[in-house]
Amino acid sequence: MSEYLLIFLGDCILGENMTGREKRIFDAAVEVFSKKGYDAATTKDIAEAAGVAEGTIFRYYKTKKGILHSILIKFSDFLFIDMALKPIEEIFANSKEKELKQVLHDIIMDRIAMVDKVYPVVSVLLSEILFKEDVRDALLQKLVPRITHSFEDFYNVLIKRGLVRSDLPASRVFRSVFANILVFVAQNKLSRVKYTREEFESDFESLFDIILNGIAVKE
Amino acid sequence: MSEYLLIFLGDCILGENMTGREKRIFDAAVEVFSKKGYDAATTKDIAEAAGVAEGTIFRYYKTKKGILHSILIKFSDFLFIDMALKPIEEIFANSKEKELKQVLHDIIMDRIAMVDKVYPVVSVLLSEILFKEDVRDALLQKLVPRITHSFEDFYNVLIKRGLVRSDLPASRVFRSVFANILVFVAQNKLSRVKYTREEFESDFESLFDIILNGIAVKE
Amino acid sequence: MSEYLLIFLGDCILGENMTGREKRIFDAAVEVFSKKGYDAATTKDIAEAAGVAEGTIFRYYKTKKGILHSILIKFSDFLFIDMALKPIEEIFANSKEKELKQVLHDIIMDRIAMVDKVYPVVSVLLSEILFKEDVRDALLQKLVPRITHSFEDFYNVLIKRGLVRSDLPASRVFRSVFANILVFVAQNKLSRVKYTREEFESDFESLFDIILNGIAVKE
Amino acid sequence: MSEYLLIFLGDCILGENMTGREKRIFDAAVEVFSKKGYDAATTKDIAEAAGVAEGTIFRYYKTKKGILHSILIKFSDFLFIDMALKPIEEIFANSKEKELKQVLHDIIMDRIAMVDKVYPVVSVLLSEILFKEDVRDALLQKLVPRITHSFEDFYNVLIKRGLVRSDLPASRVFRSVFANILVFVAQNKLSRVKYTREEFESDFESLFDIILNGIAVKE
DNA sequence: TATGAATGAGAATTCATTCAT
DNA sequence: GATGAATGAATTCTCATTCAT
Repeated sequence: MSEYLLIFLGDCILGENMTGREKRIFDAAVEVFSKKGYDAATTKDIAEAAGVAEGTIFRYYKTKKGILHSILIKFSDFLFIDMALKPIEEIFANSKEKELKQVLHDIIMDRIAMVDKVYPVVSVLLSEILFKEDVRDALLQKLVPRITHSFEDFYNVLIKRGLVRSDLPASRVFRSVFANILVFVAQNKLSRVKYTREEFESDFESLFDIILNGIAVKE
Repeated sequence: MSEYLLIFLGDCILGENMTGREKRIFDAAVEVFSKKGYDAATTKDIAEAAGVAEGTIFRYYKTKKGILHSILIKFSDFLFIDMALKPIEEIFANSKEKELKQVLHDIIMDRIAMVDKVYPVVSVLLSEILFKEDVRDALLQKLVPRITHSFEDFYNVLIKRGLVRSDLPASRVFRSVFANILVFVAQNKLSRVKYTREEFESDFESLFDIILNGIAVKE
Repeated sequence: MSEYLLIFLGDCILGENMTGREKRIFDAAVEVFSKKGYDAATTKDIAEAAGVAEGTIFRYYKTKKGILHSILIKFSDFLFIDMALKPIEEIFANSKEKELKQVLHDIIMDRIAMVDKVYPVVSVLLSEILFKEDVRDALLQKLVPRITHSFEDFYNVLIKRGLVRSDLPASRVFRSVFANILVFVAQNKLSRVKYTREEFESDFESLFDIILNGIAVKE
Repeated sequence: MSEYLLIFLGDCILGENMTGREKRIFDAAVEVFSKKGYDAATTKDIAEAAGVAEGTIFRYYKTKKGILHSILIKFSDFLFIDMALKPIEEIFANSKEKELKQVLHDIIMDRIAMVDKVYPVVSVLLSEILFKEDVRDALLQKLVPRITHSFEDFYNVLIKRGLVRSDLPASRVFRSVFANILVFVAQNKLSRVKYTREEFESDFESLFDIILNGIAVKE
């Protein structure tokens, strides 16, 4: 995990209400969980990454599972506020005269960058969603509707501005856009092949194009 | 995991070359891994699910990791042959006079049904890809190019038939289609809300529509 | 273990009262125990070496320990009769006109050859003696006095013939001769360096010399 | 293993660089290995003998085999320094005017006492040498040449002082002396018959006599 | 009788959690 | 508060032994 991410997570997610040690443990846990997965990560790993004694962890978190819960809760709040609300506000603020394509480009570039940074937690979240029913319920039933709902607000604005189709349910559009971004990011993360700037932009172009225009021949 | 899936896996994936007990262990491993994830699953869990003694597992698989490898190998073969090759052959065989929309509908319905059944293994595969570099390399570098390549052949046929745009790289189209199906299936699997037949069909319609036509307003 | 040894053990130790399968298991156990030691040897190893099924072993021997006991019992009889009694009889028969040095040479050469062949069982026996009190008691208290006693008879003959000192207790001479042979053989067995014929003979010469004349300067 | 031995091992072999618990585990391992042999000894046995939890063992030693290696390494150093080097130094320091016999007597008495105490490790070492090629190679190829070489230095001094024969290769003399001591000690350890002080001294006398003068009649 | 699949008790090892310092 | 040694329950894996075929 990059230095930058640690700082970023530290500032944006944990922010105000953590002491130095607690923050270091939290950040270390995010790092180790994202590298090894929750089960394979040991509290010793976390302690070493945090530069504290193993026992110290349990002063701040009752159990190992507690660390995970703390991460997931903090992150789901962050995901909602920073990933869904703020961009919409930005759209309202900045997109008055811009083309839809440009707006989407700016936003998605920004989101991609953010999602990329946030990948460590996303990976943990994903694997927990895959196997742990309680986490799945807690997150999916809470998070998805809220984000979807926010997206709907945003999408309705786009409709009103005549930039996107009004005959599609926003929730389904959200799913498709989300899917495209998810797999795009995953490919970037997981593949060993690294893009040049040009390839990256070209790939983005195709992504936007497909999302906006679909793959069918236009009459 | 549904009864049906077990039978399905038994018939389609493992089929001929497994004795009763080996099959039971394999199926139980698929079930337990898919419920708990590889790390959280214990060989005791698997033995209990298979109705055999714990030691019996190790007559058939050298190590716990060996069970996973066996599943992944068997599954990746199956994924390639049954999920990628066969549908393309069917397309060539059956789609001569059909509309593209109908063809996609048939295929995706079929694929969705299959992916749905195959979810237990996909979940394990996914979580392994998230955290284990060796599995990631083994599968991504082997599987993705082969499936992508097969899709390209198929996509080129569609281009020749004038049904899809020829100005998009097939690999990027594949990613987008794959992403849409993936998240669509994931939603069906992970969400507790169950669709009626009509809602399901309507959702499909939107999916096709978005894939084919995009979300932008058509001039 | 050499082919020869197997035949040798087969003919001399097991001989009459074993069926083909029992003999094969016994011989295989000797081989495997001598290679790995009793504890590290598995019944599967033995079964494979014997070319029988694992279960078959337990038709002939109640337990794994039973195989060891059988080997030790059979071997201790053999050791007593073939290693201690027969050579002494030969000495009486053949050494009438020979020099002591020649007699010792012949005997020790022969004994060395035999001990060498018999090493597989000796190694097992040794390690059992080291750690298992019951085996230790059974063997040492039974075997050592009998062999020592036989040696005493032999040694007294040598004394009467005026070839060896009469002022040394035979039991202590036996211990010293036995010690020299034991370590000599062990070195041959365990060291990776292999002698040429000349080196071997020269080494023997020194051994005889030391046993007979000691290391002190003679006045 | 006697209390005395534990203390002795603690002070002389392990001595300075072990914490209380590590020492207890090490000593317990020596005790248990020497009683049962490496393979038959369980980590549970060792933990119980040491009065610690089983898991604690693995804080100090990575694996069970690691305990053995640690013992063997510490012991082989000890064997080299305390059993080979120090006696030679003592000879140089104290034997100026003494008879060879007296010198040997003093030293061997002292060495015997030490070897006797050290028997627990020797037994483990012996059984490992019997069956484990890696241990055999590590020890025989490393230890034997070093000790032999030291003995040669010592023996050459004896030759210069005109006390022993100069026509015998030191390595063969060493083997013979070593053999006599080894079996002498083994007999003391393994036999249930215990000597009185007089019998012990008398036995020593014979041992010295045989080593020095051999068993042949002197002309 | 011979087999070898199945067993399950027990082995080494790991690791979250506790607690004396 | 912070530490890290100690714990012991839990885990993976082994293997002597049994038993249906």
